[in-house]
Formats: sequence, structure tokens, C-alpha cells
Amino acid sequence: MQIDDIQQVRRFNRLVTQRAGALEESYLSRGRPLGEARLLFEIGVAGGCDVALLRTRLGLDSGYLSRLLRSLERQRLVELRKAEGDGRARSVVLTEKGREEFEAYEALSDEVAEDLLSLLDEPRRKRLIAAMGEIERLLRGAALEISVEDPASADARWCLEQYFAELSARFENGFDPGKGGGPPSSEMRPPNGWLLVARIDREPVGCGALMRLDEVAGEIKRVWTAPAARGLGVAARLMGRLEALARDAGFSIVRLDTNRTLSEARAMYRKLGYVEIPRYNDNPYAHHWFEKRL
Amino acid sequence: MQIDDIQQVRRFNRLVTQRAGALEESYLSRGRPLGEARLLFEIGVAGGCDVALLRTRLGLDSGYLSRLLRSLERQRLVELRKAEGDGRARSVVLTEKGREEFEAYEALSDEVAEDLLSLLDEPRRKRLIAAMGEIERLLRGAALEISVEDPASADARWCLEQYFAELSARFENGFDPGKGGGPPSSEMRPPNGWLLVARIDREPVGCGALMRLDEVAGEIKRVWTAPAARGLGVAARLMGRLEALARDAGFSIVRLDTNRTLSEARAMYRKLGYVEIPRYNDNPYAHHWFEKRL
DNA sequence: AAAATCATCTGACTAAAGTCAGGTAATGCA
DNA sequence: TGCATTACCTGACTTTAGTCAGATGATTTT
Repeated sequence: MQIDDIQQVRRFNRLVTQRAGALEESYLSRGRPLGEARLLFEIGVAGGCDVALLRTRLGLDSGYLSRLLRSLERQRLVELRKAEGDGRARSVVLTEKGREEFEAYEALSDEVAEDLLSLLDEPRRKRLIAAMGEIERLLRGAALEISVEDPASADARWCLEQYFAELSARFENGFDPGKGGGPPSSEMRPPNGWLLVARIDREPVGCGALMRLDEVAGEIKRVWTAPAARGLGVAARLMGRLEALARDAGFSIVRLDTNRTLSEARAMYRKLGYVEIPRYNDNPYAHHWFEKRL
Repeated sequence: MQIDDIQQVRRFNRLVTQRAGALEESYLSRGRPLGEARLLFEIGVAGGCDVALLRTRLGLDSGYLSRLLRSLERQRLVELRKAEGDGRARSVVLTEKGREEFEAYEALSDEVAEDLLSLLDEPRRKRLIAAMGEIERLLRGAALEISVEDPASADARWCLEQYFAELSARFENGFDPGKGGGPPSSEMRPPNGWLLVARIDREPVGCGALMRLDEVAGEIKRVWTAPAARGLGVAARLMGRLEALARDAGFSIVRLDTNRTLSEARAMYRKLGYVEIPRYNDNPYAHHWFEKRL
């Protein structure tokens, strides 16, 4: 690692935190301490949620959070009620007045961003946005964690549900997991199957599975990235890990199939070194088959 | 301005401030409140300075700052003494122990930056650094302020001194302002001369002058950018403003000369539409002459 | 059904950060 | 010379942000 790089990061951090301080200051303009403003904002973004979620998201002490909520309640900005399902927990929602306040904070955030952009002419603005997007993708992608997961875990099931829902939305004739979903999820457990879940900041953002086809070949299935995490290279990282798993399991070949509507996926497989091969299974939803020698 | 752009800036701000929190947290690891740590750091960066400068840089109340300084003094990290020149003012310097602490904070900053970089592989790291550099240049450049200044003002004199010092360091045979410096600074006042000073965050970072040659032609001189602000497009912005001044003054041509050692300057003049012409003056330090029709 | 665990609340604290109104000595200006 | 201004200091105060040790009632485990 180069010293120049470190210096660049440090200069950048200094500059950006300085500018970002403008946001905190603008938040204070509504005459409410920052802690309360942040809390109100977080409740608004979540659109009402359980107190426990706020506690972990903002990293607050439970006593402290309780008091902050009480204060917002006294200001008639939020309402607290018992959470459904668990009588111990409580959930918060914004009142009408709270929603107005939240929107005022939204407007302030927009304003700060707009002020920044207005300093630049159109081509420079484009470059700034592009560079910000690049940094965002790189940093979010860097925070990606991939782990082998039991297919029955809550996050795994969530990912798979999303995946199937997306297939049935995108495939020309819909999608029925029973017909083309391949092996049931319960088989995606070692030693003949592996399910990976990718997370960013604890939140699941993607999945992928490897199944044993025979002694020498594995099959990659159910590679999916959450819409919010696309463009970060999540799928490519999942593929890499699946191939590593395949190698560790002693496979020398991995195969996969895909539907013709998923053209981005096909482009990615090619880029990763997969070559198209003849049909090797009877999946009615597949139009292309690929393999890669490890 | 597009809504997408604003959202990108907001997402970026959120992400970056979140990561920057890591730095603040690491600063706390030395068992000193953040306020004191920041102050110590600022004194160290400045290498000792007047109290008033710290007050404006950190935006602190004078009473509060006074107490913070007292606390650092009690810890034997800094020493306060009367500022030279003004008996009311005080100046601060780090003690030996203070310097050690400062360096520990420096090391922490480096570490945080390194941790970030270590999350990425080499090509991604390169992209991150490039994007950070781009953002830094754009934002710093956006904060550039250019104004017509009296050549006797402190900032103007500082810029001109720096400019002459640099010429004498770079020219093959040194530089004597008396021989090639052109008209004395006192002539750079309307209606026959204009001196521009460029500033970023109040700090002067460059200068440039326009002088009347005759009824229809102006001459651009003393265009200089402080080393710390190079690469931000300061000189190009100064040139643009000087040309605008020339147009307003009724000139239809601007000319300028330059030394052969200043190749970046020559490249910039060409890029801005200047064309090389024969010698039009007797400046012994000039090797190239340019002009541009407005 | 008892015991353990959990989510939240309450009260009693503390440290940090900051504000404000004078006060003192040095400086600048008429 | 004298009066306003400036740079900093001091004391008295407030707000913000947070910690911690129980208390309470719901839920889960045994």
C-alpha cells in the first residue's frame, strides 16, 4: 500500500466530513437536538418500526433511546404502541405532525445536496456524481460478507423467496418453482449442496447455491442479488466463492443454466470464463447452458 | 438539476459520514475527549499558531477554547506564550510530549485510512483513490473565489512574493523582478491594470494580473497557483476571469509571454485558445509569446 | 409451573460540549 | 492622551449525550 494513497484517503475524509458537517448543522436549524432529529429521521425512513430495530440501527443505549422516544412523544411527533406478536416490544409510528417534521428534514437534506451541486457547472456535476457513485459502489462492495448458510435460516429463505418472485416476474411465461426450481432447498446442505448468503452491514443482499451433479461436476443455481445492491459486484463475488467451494469439494467442472430473459446474467457468466454448452438437463425454463473447467 | 443526482449526493454523504465515524472513534481510544484531540491535532498540523487562528479554524467560543487550551497545558502537551507582535494575543506550540501525542493521532488517522484501503484489491483500490482525487479536486475547485484586489493587500503581496520566488527557483538563470518583472505592482490598479486573487476557504491560492498594453490589447501577467492548490483548475479559472476583465475593458486582444521552463503553462495557454506569435516585448526571461482574440 | 430471558422503562448519575456575561491588559485611533 | 476595540481569560451556567443499575411485565425454556 502506498503512502500517497493513505494521504489521499485522509485528505478526502477531512474534506468530505467537513462538507457533510453542513448537514448536521442544517438539522439543528429546526431547534431540536441532533439525537432527536436523527431518531425522528430514522423512524420516518423506516416508515415506523419496532424500538429494538432503532436501537441497533442507531447504536443507542436502551435507557437513552427510551427517553428520546418519550421526548418525541411529548412533542406529539410519534406514537408508541405494543408491537404485534411480542407483548414486550413496542413499535413507533410518526403522527401526522411527525410526518411533516420528517419531510422538513428530508427537504433540508435535499437542500444541502443541491447547494453542493449548484457550485458546479453541468460537466463537472456529472463527474462529481459519477465519482460519488464509484466510491459508493466500491465501499459498499468492500463491506460484503459471504457465508455458507443453512437454507432454513430466515435470511436464506428471504433471499430465495425474492429470487423466485423475481423469476416469475421476469420470465415470459412466469415461473413455477415446482417445475424448474431444481432440488428443494433442503438439499442445499453439505456434503452435496451449499447455500451462500451475501450480506452488507448484516442485511442480506444476495444468495447463490452449489449442488452436486455427479462425481466431477457441480451445478451453480439461484444466484441472485437484491435490487438495492446491484452494480456492486455482489453476483461476481458470489460466483467466485461458489467456484472455490466447488474446487474444495473436488469438482473439476461447474455447470449452470439460465433463461433467455436474463441477459445480464449471461454476460456475466461469459465474462467469468463460462462457455456455452448443449442442454445438459431438462429444466423447462432454461434456454442457455454453460460450463467452466476449474 | 436531477433528483437522481441529489439522491446520489445524499446516499454518498450518509455513507461517508458513517465511515468517517471510525476516525472519531479511533481518536477517542487515546482517552481524551474529542474536542481536545481535535484541538491538539490542529495545533500539530499548523505546527504551532496563534490562538485566534484556532478559534476561527475550529469555530469555537473563545471561553471554551481557552479552557481546552488550559487543559492541554496542564497535561504538558502544549505551551502558551505571548504572540510576537501583539501583546494581547497568545500563541501555542506543542511540547515534546505534545508532539508525541500528535504523532500518535497521525498514526491512528493513517491506520483508519489503511484499514479502508485494505478492504479492496489492487485494481479497486486504484479506482477508489482516483475517484477520491476527482471529488477532492471538484469540491475544492468549486469553493474557489476570485476577486479583484489591491496589489498592496496582504494576500496579494503574499501571492506575488511566492510567484517571484518560484520564478527565481525555476528559471535556468534565476530571476530578477527588476529586469523582467514588468510594471511595478502599484500599476496593477484600475483603469490600466487589474490584479486578481483566488481564494479557497479564505486562504489565498493564486493570482493573476491584466495590464493595458495599448487601446486594443491587454497583457496577462503573473498567473500563479499555490502548490497546494494545483490540479484544481485554479489557473484556468483565473485566465477566464482575466479575459472577461479584458473584454469589459474594451480590449479585443490579450497577449502574454512565458519562459521555456514553464511547459505546463504553455500547454494550458494552447488549450485555452492562445496561439504563439513573434516576440512583442523585450522581456529577457521570455521565450514564447502568445495571443488570443476575444 | 417455575426459572430464565428478554424488551423496555425509570431514576440517578456523569462527562462533554458549549454559552454568556463580565473582566483584564494590550492596542489602535482621534 | 483618552476612549473604543481587541484578544483572551474566568466563573457560572445549560444542554446534550450518554451510562448504569435495577424494576416491570411478557415470553421462552426447562
